[in-house]
Amino acid sequence: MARKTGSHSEITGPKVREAALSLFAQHGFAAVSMRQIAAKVGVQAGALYLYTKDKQSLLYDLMQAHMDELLAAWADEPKGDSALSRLEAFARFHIRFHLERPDAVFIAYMELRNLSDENFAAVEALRRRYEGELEAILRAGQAEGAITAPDVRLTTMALIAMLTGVNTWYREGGRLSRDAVADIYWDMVRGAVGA
Amino acid sequence: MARKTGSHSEITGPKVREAALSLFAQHGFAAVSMRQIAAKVGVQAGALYLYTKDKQSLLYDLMQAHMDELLAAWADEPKGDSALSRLEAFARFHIRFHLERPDAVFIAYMELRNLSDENFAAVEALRRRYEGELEAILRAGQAEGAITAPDVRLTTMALIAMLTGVNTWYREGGRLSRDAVADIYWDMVRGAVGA
DNA sequence: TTGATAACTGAACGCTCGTTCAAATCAAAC
DNA sequence: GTTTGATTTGAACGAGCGTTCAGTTATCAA
Repeated sequence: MARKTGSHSEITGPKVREAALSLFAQHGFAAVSMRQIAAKVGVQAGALYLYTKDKQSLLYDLMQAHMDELLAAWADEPKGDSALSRLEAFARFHIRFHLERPDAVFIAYMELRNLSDENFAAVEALRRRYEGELEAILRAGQAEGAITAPDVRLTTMALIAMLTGVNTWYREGGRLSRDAVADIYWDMVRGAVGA
Repeated sequence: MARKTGSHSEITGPKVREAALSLFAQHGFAAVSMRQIAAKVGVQAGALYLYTKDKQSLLYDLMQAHMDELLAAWADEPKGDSALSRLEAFARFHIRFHLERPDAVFIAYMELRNLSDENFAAVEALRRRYEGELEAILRAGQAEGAITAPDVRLTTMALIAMLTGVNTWYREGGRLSRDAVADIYWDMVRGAVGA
């Protein structure tokens, strides 16, 4: 008689994704083999195909899951009423969220090239939705006269680049706490938009 | 009788590097094969080894050459006397230099993981030298009371991330000219450091 | 204990990789 | 036309790739 749904597979499946995330972030999608992922999980390569259609799907699923989680978490984030308080909420949220999952962030930005055209389009659309959130805040701020942004689109991309850059240098246990880091970034964002 | 030094090789050599740069930027180091690079040049893979020791050296040489050029160009850039005018010179220089060579910039930031430890250390040192240039400007600005940067190191990395992000969205022939782009970025940089 | 199914193994398949190198071709000088 | 060195070809080598699947093992309920 069949076992109940999910038994061993509910352990191995997440392990496959964790191993893939870690190895893709460390070495890059194309440089990591399915055999290496399997070895990290403790199975043979053939077993991976019980949990992912193929290597490309594995990457795509990781990237899509990250973007979905980012958008959902932002949607749930308490925001203020004014554009400026929403901008502050965005900056602090972005820093916190990105520092909490460095591997997923890294993959989300570095591995776009390794996605097939169809998968790339899907992930790109999610990225644009997230960028759109900040862009809407900036437009509202402009309308409220609270900020200055000669080109809102450019400002959006520049701020996201600056905020996302936190992952390239931040080390846990370094000189600055996460809150101090968020404070400084917020000050810079506020200054950058003339608020 | 032997041909004089440098004849056909002075054509093929640069072509190998150009093809490698373009393909590495487009697809990533690990995803591009020596056969593909050779095909783009119009030779067979075996011919590449007349111009590069191996695949790893090809990447390293491209990245090192880019960093050397960046540092040399910055050293030659006219700067002002005050920290603020040097900061403006840096911001405008960074935008211009990075927009002029998108493939090299892309590789310089994206392919660090694919460098061997020794090569990584060498390129990382060059990156730190460039970051050090901005950091020195910010420290001088702080000392002159011209800017505010609670943590100069963080501010350095944040500004470089913001400026380098220009390559992720800028399209030649888009809505904004390069000068307009540089203007906006400079305004944001100035605002970010409270000047 | 038995039988059924889930989960995994291990090897095969066709393919491609980076690199090497003997042979071939090209081109300049005489 | 010949000689010589530069440059390239083309195939081989050993290794590894992603993926498949028949067979095996583990697990569970009856």
